[in-house]
Amino acid sequence: MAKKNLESGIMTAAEKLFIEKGFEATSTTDITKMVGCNQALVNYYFRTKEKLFQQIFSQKLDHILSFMTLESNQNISLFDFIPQFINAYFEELSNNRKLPFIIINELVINKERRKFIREEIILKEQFQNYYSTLTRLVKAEIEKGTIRNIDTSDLLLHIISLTVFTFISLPLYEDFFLKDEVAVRNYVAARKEEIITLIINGIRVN
Amino acid sequence: MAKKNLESGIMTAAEKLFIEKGFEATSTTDITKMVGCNQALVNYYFRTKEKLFQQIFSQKLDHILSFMTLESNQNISLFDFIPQFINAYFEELSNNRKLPFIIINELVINKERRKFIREEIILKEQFQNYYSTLTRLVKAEIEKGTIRNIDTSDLLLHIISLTVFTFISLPLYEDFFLKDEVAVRNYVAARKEEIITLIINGIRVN
DNA sequence: GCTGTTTTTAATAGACCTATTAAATAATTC
DNA sequence: GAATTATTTAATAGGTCTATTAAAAACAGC
Repeated sequence: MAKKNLESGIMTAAEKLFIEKGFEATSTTDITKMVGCNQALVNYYFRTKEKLFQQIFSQKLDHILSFMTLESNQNISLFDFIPQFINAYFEELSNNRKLPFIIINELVINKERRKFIREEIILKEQFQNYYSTLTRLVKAEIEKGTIRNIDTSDLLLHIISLTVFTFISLPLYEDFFLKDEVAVRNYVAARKEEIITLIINGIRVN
Repeated sequence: MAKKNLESGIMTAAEKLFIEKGFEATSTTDITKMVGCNQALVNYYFRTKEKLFQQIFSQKLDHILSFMTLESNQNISLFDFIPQFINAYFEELSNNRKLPFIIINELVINKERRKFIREEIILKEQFQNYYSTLTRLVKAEIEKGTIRNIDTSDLLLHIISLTVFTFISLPLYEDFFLKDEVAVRNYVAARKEEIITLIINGIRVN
């Protein structure tokens, strides 16, 4: 039962290639070439290339969800919650810089696969709890008069937009003026702080 | 010389399909089937599928650039400039809802094609002028003490992130609770106003 | 209406891709 | 250690894709 060896080897290679080049541009031959085994093993272990893809992205989405949960059930102020969440989100994407591309490309564009985001994230209890927590915090601050009237969905979308787009645009920035890994990290860190500032200032009533 | 007929017909169909399904997933057979002509005509007029793609996206980028120029050489306050730009940008993307996808997918991800964004936008005089104008307006307000210290590049990236991501996430919102075209338009309009508010508040010093 | 050029077509080469099959090898069980 | 099961391979069917070629059709000028 050396099974797990090649099965997980194929998953690892496939994950790398799918994220790097997308679903269409990655062939099962590419994947098995990277593993160093026969192409037929993809079908042996995963039945089809599509099922392999879905298995990998169920996992990925699960991981994203789990990191959201971490932040949700704490009893803190909105003004601590937002930076904490953005920090965690940046941390996550820093370690998976190309994840936004694949999620947008394969999971948002593709109508069939969009249900994955629905089922694996939005409808999950963890996310619903997270969203409720955020709503509660927002409402509290609005009532206190510390922030302007704003929907939870708008606030969340602001955070996601600004965070995700940092990594979407990163390849362009790298081409232009981020010459090494240190420069990239500094840029991302600075961007994170700027985003936190924008959002806090952008909702706060002075 | 019925030439322009099929040549532009192919371009129109190709543009529609490339934006709808991406480069890889669109075959020259698909394109010519839509036009109703022979597949070989793609190669007759454009030599290769890649060249056809590049020709279409040179045009698209040119169009994006031209709409930026429109906004740049006016002598207005930053607080008018930002809403004006965001309005124009939203208008543009409302009429090309899937444009962000294709730009991210084919032009940002693909290292070879990234030079197109560089050459057709960023290095162009029009963009540089636009950027200078924005920088001048930002500096003026910082010196007046009306906005906090912020880089032009950060401000521009905020605007682009929030605007583009509205349309990136739109398919998901449509699946969930935007049941018809009217709902979509209302949502996008509300989102635009919220983004303008966030950015203005987010940079303003009170 | 004939001649030369341009446009369009049909046919196909050559490459690659996924999934299937049958056979070979490795591992496990009794 | 023979039988059974699980894993891996080689070979290939059947599909699709891009680009090329040669021939047919449409069009131009004279």
